[in-house]
Amino acid sequence: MGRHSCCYKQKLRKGLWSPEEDDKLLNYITKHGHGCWSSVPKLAGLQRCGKSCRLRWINYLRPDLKRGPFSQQEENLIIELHAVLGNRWSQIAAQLPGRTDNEIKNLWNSCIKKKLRQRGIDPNTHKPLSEALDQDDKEISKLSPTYRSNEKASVGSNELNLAEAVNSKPPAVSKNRYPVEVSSSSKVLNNNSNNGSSSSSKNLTAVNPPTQEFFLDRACTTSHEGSTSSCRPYDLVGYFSFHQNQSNYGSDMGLAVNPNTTFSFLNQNPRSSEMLPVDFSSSMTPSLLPTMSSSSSIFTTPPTRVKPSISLPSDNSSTWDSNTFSNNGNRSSSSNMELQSNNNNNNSSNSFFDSSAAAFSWGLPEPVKSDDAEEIKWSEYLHSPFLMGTTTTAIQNHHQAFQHNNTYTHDQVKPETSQFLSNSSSATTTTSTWHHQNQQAFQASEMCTKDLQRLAVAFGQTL
DNA sequence: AAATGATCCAACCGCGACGCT
DNA sequence: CAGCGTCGCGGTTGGATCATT
Repeated sequence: MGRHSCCYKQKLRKGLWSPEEDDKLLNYITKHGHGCWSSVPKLAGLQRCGKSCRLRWINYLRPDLKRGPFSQQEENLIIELHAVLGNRWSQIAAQLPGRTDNEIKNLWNSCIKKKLRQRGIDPNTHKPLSEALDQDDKEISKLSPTYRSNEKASVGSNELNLAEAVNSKPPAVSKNRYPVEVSSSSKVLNNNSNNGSSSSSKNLTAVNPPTQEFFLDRACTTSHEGSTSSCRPYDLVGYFSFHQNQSNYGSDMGLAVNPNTTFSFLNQNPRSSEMLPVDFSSSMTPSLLPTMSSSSSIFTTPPTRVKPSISLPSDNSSTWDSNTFSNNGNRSSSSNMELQSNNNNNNSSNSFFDSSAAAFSWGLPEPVKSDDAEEIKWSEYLHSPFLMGTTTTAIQNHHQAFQHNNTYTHDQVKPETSQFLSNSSSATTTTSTWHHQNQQAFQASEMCTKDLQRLAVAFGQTL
């Protein structure tokens, strides 16, 4: 772990945070909010750079963070979301209240990736490894002979070949922590996973996207295999049905489709310009409906290394648990949020319509591609009368699913949080503030979720 | 019990986007 | 419009911890 350049200049501390530092930061932000991060360390009396303070707060000190192992459904959700969003961890995290992007990223890299590979699924493309390998071979065959050989070599050397590793010597993790059944398909040589992993998530096309052909192919395959699903190419419902029955993950992954569940893929960044629906262009699959109802799964063993348990005063603890986000069954559906077109990122906003219309034949109203069109707010689509009228059950199901499955108990609240809750004199005030903020944030997410659902309904899709 | 290897995860780094002047 | 500061994101790293030999 290096030191920030600014830390070098100012001889600031680096590395792990001491409890005293945590206290200082926590107390300061509790009382004053973070404001400008660069000024926080000075005002809080910390020998850290603002960036470090921000990270510490976001990833560890925030009272709304949920600790403890990821639930099965959370893992499934991450997988589904990753299939859609790629390595956009912050957006994935936005769908998992109380989880940080860093946490999810670590989980993905250390755990889920392996599980998928052991299931014969390329974690980058979410395709079967054999399929990905074929495609990879085709790509390589286009290269010059020299590069081709290098490329081949890198495929074998750079990436852990989990399949072989499993066969030759079961990794400790698989054996003792995550007992998974290794299918024969996992013997396939690992694909060059650089396809996706090396790509910057900032590049929307970087994630190896399931292409239009991919879905068509799968839809047809489903039909060939006699699936009873009504699987029309480019049909979301059909794809989901297929996905449930035939997809890479399969039912044994515990990935079932809950048709009542939708998710918004909004960057929750408070900057309004980033409040965008993630585009449905090439980097996205229509697999927008992650399961929330897993009945069986290969992921049977929770992660290890649970944080030290601390008992909390019973009354306070629930303030920060998942109920903070979920137990508002009567939440108003009115939304002041607008899904704004982003002038700075026209591709994102417009391609939602363009590519979705192209890829899924939703029969969307043709977006007007003029400067004026960019002024059209999403709300004008979303709040138009013909878009209204969908139920809120999807959202409620979503939150209920979280609520029912977030079985984190008080002793799984991270120590800092519990300390915060029990010791801080301003805890009450801050608690209510946080509660309010979190509710707002989650409501915003929920509202957008609803908006997306309305979109789908308006475009003739039953999700 | 010690050594070694594997794994996890908190924290850092670099970069791009954004807002302000 | 350029320059600067700030923020946020994703990739990477290194130390702590765990498992195995």
